[in-house]
Amino acid sequence: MRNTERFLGKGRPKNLGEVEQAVMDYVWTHGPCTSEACREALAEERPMKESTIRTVLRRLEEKGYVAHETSGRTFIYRAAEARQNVAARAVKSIIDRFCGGSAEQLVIGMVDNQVLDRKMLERLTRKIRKGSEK
Amino acid sequence: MRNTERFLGKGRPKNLGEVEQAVMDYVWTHGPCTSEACREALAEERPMKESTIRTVLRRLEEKGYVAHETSGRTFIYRAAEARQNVAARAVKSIIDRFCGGSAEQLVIGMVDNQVLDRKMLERLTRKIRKGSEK
DNA sequence: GGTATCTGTTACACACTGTAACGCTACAGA
DNA sequence: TCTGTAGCGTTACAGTGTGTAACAGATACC
Repeated sequence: MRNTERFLGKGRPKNLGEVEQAVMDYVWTHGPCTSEACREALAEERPMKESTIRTVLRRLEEKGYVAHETSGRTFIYRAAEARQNVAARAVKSIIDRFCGGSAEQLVIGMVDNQVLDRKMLERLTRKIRKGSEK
Repeated sequence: MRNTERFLGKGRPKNLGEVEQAVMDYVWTHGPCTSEACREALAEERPMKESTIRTVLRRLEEKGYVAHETSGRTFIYRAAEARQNVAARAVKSIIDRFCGGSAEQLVIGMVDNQVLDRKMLERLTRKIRKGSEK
């Protein structure tokens, strides 16, 4: 059994563990980097051996979150997709799983739960209506 | 290590497996029920032995998704929280993890990704502005 | 050639999830 | 009263995911 596609429709956005999340945060925030750079950046919060961070990055690549190219012998990792898109798809999965596909219900729930407030929603609507700004 | 709080701030909304999700869908949709009723309802899609569904429900209770009371010797399970609230909190977790806490960025991403469209957003805004309807 | 870097491969422990068997107890019917 | 049955309590086990890391092989540099 064990449906590996349980997280998102196309089997793509498998979810992230704690360390994986931290690594992605770094990559998203700082752009392309080596595993060493990443390791050093996270060292304070979470010391890892060199092979550990590499394993994490490799798995992230398998999951489609990052990609790499080589510079000399060194792997340069970069995010395969913008943070916002990943987030949006994660939300879509929630919508599908919890709200029968109705984003509307969800947004209402978010307002009910103070995740979004009315003012923000209005501001957003105005902003978005105004054009297709990124 | 193994931080069990990795999914949501307060350790509450641990995420659901496939079967767990299906069970919650049933409970949310049909209201209070026995494990047997639940099992029968899911039997077509997913045949389970009697002890299996009970284990699933017990774990859901441990996770805080359902609660039970007894009627005679029989457990009656009910959702501990509305579907929409769980969804909203799950989204909040995504916002925290991916968007540095900015729901606004997320909603923009959702529009970019066609998870939400402009019309719906406007409709929602109007609706929500109009009063505090549930 | 020896040494320092990098990557490739492999391993292992623990948690989570799906699945279920066994065993005990209380209630209903013979 | 005896007994079958319906329910719950407990325990187990396998597969996968995630964190962590060692070891080995390759490459570049002095």
